[in-house]
Amino acid sequence: MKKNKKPESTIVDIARELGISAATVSRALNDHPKISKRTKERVSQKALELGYRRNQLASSLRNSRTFTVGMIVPRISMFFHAEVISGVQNLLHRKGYNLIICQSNDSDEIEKELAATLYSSRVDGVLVASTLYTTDYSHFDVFVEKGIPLVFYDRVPVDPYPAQLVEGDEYRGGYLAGEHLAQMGCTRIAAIFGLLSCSLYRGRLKGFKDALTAYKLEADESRIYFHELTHENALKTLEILFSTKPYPDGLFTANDTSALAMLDFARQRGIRIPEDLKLVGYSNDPRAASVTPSITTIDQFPGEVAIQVVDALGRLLENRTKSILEEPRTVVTPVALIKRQSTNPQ
Amino acid sequence: MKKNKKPESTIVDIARELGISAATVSRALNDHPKISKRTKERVSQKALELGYRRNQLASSLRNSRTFTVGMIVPRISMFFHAEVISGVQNLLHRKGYNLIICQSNDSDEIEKELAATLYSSRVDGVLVASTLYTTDYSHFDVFVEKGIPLVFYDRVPVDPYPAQLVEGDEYRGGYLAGEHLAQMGCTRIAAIFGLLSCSLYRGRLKGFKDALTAYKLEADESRIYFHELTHENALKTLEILFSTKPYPDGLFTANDTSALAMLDFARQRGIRIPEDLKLVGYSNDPRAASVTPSITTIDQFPGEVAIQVVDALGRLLENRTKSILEEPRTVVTPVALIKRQSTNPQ
DNA sequence: TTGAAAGCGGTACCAC
DNA sequence: GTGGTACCGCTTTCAA
Repeated sequence: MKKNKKPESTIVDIARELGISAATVSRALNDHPKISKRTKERVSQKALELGYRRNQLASSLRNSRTFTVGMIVPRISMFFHAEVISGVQNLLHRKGYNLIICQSNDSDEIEKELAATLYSSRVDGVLVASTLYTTDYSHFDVFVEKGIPLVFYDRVPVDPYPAQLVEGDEYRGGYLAGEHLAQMGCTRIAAIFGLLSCSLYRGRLKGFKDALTAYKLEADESRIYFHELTHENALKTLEILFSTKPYPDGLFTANDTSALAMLDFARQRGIRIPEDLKLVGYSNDPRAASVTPSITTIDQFPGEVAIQVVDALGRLLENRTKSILEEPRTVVTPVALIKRQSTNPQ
Repeated sequence: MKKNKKPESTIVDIARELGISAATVSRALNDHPKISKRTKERVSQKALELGYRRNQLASSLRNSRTFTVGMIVPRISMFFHAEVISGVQNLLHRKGYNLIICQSNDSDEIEKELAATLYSSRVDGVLVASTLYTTDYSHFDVFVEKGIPLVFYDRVPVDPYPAQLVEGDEYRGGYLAGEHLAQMGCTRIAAIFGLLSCSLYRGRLKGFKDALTAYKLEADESRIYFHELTHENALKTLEILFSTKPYPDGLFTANDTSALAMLDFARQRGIRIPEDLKLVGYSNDPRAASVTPSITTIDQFPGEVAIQVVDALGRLLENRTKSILEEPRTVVTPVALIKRQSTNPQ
C-alpha cells in the first residue's frame, strides 16, 4: 500500500493559481468587506478545488488567539465532572472554541505540570476544578499575570485568589441535608466529610452544623469524620460508628459513593434503612436513584455549573479583547435536596 | 485593579540579555548535544528568571507537529466513553500529548464539522467513536490522505475504511448473553438492539442469534426489536412485548439503560425478576451493579479499550516519523459476562 | 560550539 | 479593491 500523502495547500497556492496575492486570498477567506464578491467566489472555489484548510496554528501565532480553552479536572470519569465537561464542551463548541481536557488525578504535582502545558499551548482561557490537596495555587499565577481568563469551579481556592469562581452552594447543600435529617426525627446524626483542605467540605460542614443547631441538635463532633471519600474509607468509619451504642439514627455523607457504602454496610449488619437509620448523600449520582432503597441526596446541577462556567469565561474573553477590567467575582450555583426512600419511613 | 499584563518573553529576549543568538538559545533549551554545558545553564537560568515558557504554537508551526490528539465521541458523559476518555487522556499525557475532546451528540453533521476543525488544528492524530448514524465516513478522508493517524474505536465503520480499528468483541458479547439466558433455562427469549446502521449492534445480534441456535432455540424474529436505546423507547417496546401471552421469559437488551427500564417496567407490572423473566444488559454501567435485583451484563473493559486505542495511535505516530507504512488493522478488545441477580433464580 | 538567515502559514499595516 | 511586506516565535541548514 503506497502512502501518497497529498501535500497541504496554502493560501499561497491559491494565490498563485489565481494570479492574485496571498493577502487578498487571506482577506477573501475571512470575508473581508473590501474584497469584491467575484474575488471571494473565485477564492473559495479554488480553495475547495485544492482541498485547502486553514492552518489554525499559523493563524493563531499571528493573532495570538488560539480559540482553544484548557480544562483541568481531577478525574474525567467522575459523574459530576463528566457532566460538566460535556456541558462545557457543547457550549464552547457553539462559540467556536476547542477544549483541551486534562486530568490531575488529584495530584497537585500533575496539576502544576498541566498548568504549564496549557500555558505553553497558549490557550485563550483555563477552567479548573483543582485537586483535593491543592493549597498553593501559584502555578496558576502565570495566567493571572498574562491576563489569561481563569475560572475555578467546584473545588475552588480557599484563600482569596484573583480569578473568577463558580461554586456550588455548598453551605446550603450541607444545611439542607442536616435540616432534612432533623426534620425526619433523627437525634443522633453522624456525618462523613472529605478533607477540609478542600473548599467543598468546609461549606458543607458549616451548613450541616448550622442546621443541627437550628433544630436544637448540637452537632456531636465525635460523630463527624473527615477523610477521602472512597468506598473503603467509608466502610472503615462505619465500622467505628457502629461499634458502640447508641448507634446513630441519621447519617450525612458528603458524597454518594460513601452513602452507597453505608447501604452495603447496612445490608451486611442488618441495619434497616430508613427505619433504623436515615441516610443522605451528595451529588445525585445516577446510582443513588437506582439502588434500593434509593438514596436521598443533594443535586448539584452540573448542567447549570457548565453554563455558569462558560458564561464567566465568555465575559473574560470578551473583556480581554476590549481590554476592560473584570473584578474577581464569585457565582454560586444552586443545589437541591432530592428526597428518596433512604429518609422516607413509609 | 490595574491590569499589568506581564509581557511574554521569547527566546529572542533571552538571547539579547545573554548576548548570544536566538538559535543558540533554542538549541540550549532543546538540550542540543553540541551546546556547551555552561551555555545551557546560563540559558535555563535566564529563562527561569524571565518566566520564559515555550510558545508551542510557533514550535508546532515550524515542526509540523502539535503533540495534540483530537478525539470525537458521541457524548462525553456516557459511562463507557467517559471511562475511555479518562484512560486515553492519562496515557497520552505520559507520552507528552494533549487531548482535544469533541462530542458529536450523535449528529453526523456535527461530526463532520468537528473533523474539519480538528484538521485545521493540525492535530497529530485522531480518535473516533462515530455517531450511531454515520454511514458516510468521507469527512475523515482528509486524515487518510494526509497520512494523519486515525483510529476508530467502539463504533467503527461497517464498510472497509483505511484506518485502524479497535472494536469490542461484540459478537462474543451477544453470544455470551444469549448463551447465558439459554443455559438458565429460558425458552422464549426476547431482545432489544440499537439500529443496525451501527457496527455495535450487528455484532451483538449475530452472536446472540448464533447462541440461541446453538442451544436449539431458534431466535424468534418477532421478539427482536431495533431502536435507539433510550429508557422511553425501551418502555414502549416492553409494553408491546408484554401485551400478548406467552410472555418472554428471558430478555437481552443491548445496553444497561434499557435493562434498567425493564426493571422499572417489571416493578410496575408485577413481573418478578429473575423468577418470571431473566435479564441481561450490556456495558456494565455502575447502576447495573447497584440496583435490586442487580443486573447481569457484559463488561466492555473501557480501560483496556483505552490502552489499545492509544497503542494503535502510538504505532501510527511512530511509523509516521519513520515513514513506515502501516496496514489497516483491527484490534478486538475482550468482553465478559458479569453474572448477577437478574439471571440468578436463587 | 555558535551565529545568520530563511521559512513554517497566515495576517495586517501601508501603499497605490 | 488589491498588492507588497514585515512579522508572530521557533527551528534548522549552512557557514564560520
